[in-house]
Amino acid sequence: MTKRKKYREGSIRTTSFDVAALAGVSQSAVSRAFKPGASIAPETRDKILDAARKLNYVPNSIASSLTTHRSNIVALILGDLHNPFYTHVLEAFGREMQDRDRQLLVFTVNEDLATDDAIMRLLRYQIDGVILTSAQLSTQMVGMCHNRGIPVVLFNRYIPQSGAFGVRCDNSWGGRQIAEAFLRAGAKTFGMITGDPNGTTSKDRVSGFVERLIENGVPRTAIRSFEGNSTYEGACDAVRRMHADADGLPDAIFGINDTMAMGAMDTLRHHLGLSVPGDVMIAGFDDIPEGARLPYQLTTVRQPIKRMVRATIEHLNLDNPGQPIDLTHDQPIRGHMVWRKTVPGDAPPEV
Amino acid sequence: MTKRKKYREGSIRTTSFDVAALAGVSQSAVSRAFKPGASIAPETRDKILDAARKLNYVPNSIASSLTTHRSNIVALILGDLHNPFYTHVLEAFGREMQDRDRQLLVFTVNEDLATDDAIMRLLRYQIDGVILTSAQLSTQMVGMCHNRGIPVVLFNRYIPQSGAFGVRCDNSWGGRQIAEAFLRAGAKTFGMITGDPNGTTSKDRVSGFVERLIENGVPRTAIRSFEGNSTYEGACDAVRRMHADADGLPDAIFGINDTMAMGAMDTLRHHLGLSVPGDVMIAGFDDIPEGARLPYQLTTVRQPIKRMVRATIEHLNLDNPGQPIDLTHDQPIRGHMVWRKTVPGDAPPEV
DNA sequence: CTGAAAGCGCTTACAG
DNA sequence: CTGAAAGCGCTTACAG
Repeated sequence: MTKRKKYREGSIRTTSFDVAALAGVSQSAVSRAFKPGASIAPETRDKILDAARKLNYVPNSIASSLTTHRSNIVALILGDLHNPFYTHVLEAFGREMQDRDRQLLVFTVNEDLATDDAIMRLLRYQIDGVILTSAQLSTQMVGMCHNRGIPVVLFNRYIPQSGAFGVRCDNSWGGRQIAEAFLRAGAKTFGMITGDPNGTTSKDRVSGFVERLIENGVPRTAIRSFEGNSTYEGACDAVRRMHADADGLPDAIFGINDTMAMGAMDTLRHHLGLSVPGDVMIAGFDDIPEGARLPYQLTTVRQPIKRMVRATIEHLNLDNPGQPIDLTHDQPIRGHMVWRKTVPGDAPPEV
Repeated sequence: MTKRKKYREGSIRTTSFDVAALAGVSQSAVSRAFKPGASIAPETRDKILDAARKLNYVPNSIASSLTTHRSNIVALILGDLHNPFYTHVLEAFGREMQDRDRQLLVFTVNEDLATDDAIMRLLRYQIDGVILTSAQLSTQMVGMCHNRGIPVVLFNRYIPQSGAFGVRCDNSWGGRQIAEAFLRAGAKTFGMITGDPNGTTSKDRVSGFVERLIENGVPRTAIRSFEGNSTYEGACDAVRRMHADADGLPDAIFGINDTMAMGAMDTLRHHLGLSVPGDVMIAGFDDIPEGARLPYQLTTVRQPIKRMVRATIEHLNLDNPGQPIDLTHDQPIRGHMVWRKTVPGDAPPEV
């Protein structure tokens, strides 16, 4: 038998029992008053809500999580926050989750080990789902999540056979668009500054880009690839290496993300004294707002963040827990070209 | 009497009872095995840890939070993430919290109402503390947190009489340094691009800056102030307004944060065709890495993020809950000048 | 050092 | 529509 003191003197915690006492109802009634759609008379609910307000009562989600096995918390694992794209992603998830009355437990990780570590931590919290942007994931960890019924969805990457669903932009299509734009502007030699060599995102953009070039008869030797580590600084360095290279700078450089494209532009202009797009044309990928600023005016392909974020949340099945994740709809989401000033010429009449 | 089935068939949840059964000990022992410093024989602990590993058992923090009233979760309320300074702040908090085995529940807010709303949400989660960066806070909400024993500390702002401790950079000192640098470079007329007019951060930087100028005999009419809304775009617009103003552009512009200083530079150079620092000198505040990039080379004052973050966490009293927040050590933390290229001249021999 | 048991603050069949 | 009570998975005096 559980004995409860209705009022613990000096206590700082107000529970549903306190509210029940004040409203003159049972504790179960208080619980129902706060559950939308629960079976309770409107007058009873009002009475209870009044009492709750008087006592500054707020239901304890920790306690309800324990019984319902739902915490209404979603974990978001973030990699490189220095790429503004991901801060926009964080913001979008924040907004969407707030709208759905869910909270975001955020983990920032650097190396792959840290991702597994983050997963171990969040496993303790009865998280409703995990969203992984960037960072690799051991299939063992995906397994641990699945055993506990925690859906994990990858944002902007996929890991074949991992059992985790991946929502992503049509990166390969985007790569093709950039290739197309460069060709149309008359470029004959090409450089790519690539991102995480283990991630599918960079690979897909590269392969779409190269494919389209090859289709158009560009010889493989006219397409060079430099690692840029996904960062601005990495891209600066990549351009210096291109410049030092026997073949010299290409006609066109594809920065696999906007941050790198911006680093490339700055290095070209302010370090090598060249003109963009006069001497070298440049395109990026993501369409971060920073790329639209006066000095950059970057031509790029926009990732449809909002749609991607919503698709990600949908696949979390937050409202019907237990539903298996639908792995069949693995369709990349297409973005669109944003024509600005770093590739000569205009948008073609109709893509 | 509580009856427990030792194994729930088909269950996906492994509890301390399952581990106890496998290890042949009581459930209390399992609990102790996972609590550092608990009274348990080393062999018993090893046996239990082995069993736990076999079962992929992870202690349920939700359950322990319920009993201990500690969740090991800290809430971080973030305002404008478009200012890279705050993404660095988020990263720093993430790292420090991970080191301390705490998780970060992140809320991104825009208007002031949203802050109160965020507080209402986090109140349900038995948060161990809340960190507020930017955004205003109603004293009523601070009160609700305090009633529940949840410490709240403001990062880089303070609200007198709010009862919430504020860790901040010595903004007024920083403003003075910038004024000093401008004066030394021979500027006679001055413009400021300000941030949130309700926040103390912008106000303090402004007042330090103006004070020093006045001390040096600069007439008040030679100091103008324009709202920049803390954003890059707002600063671009502010510069256009300065330019359209009867008095024209000043000799020197102080962007109250680096993002605004960068917006001002870009507008001056690429919109008005002027040279920085040739025609107008510029300084910022924060020392975000972006300001150090080739095209900017921004002279600024560095905020000691790491020290500020650590001080913030310290004041949360995470390890001695219940301790009242020490409100006496309210000392702003001093940063230091970073001399680059947007103010002519070099660092003085010794500041 | 160890175990039995109460309790943390909810939710939810179950019976009325 | 309402209440009594069991249970969620831990922690922690208490007694041994």
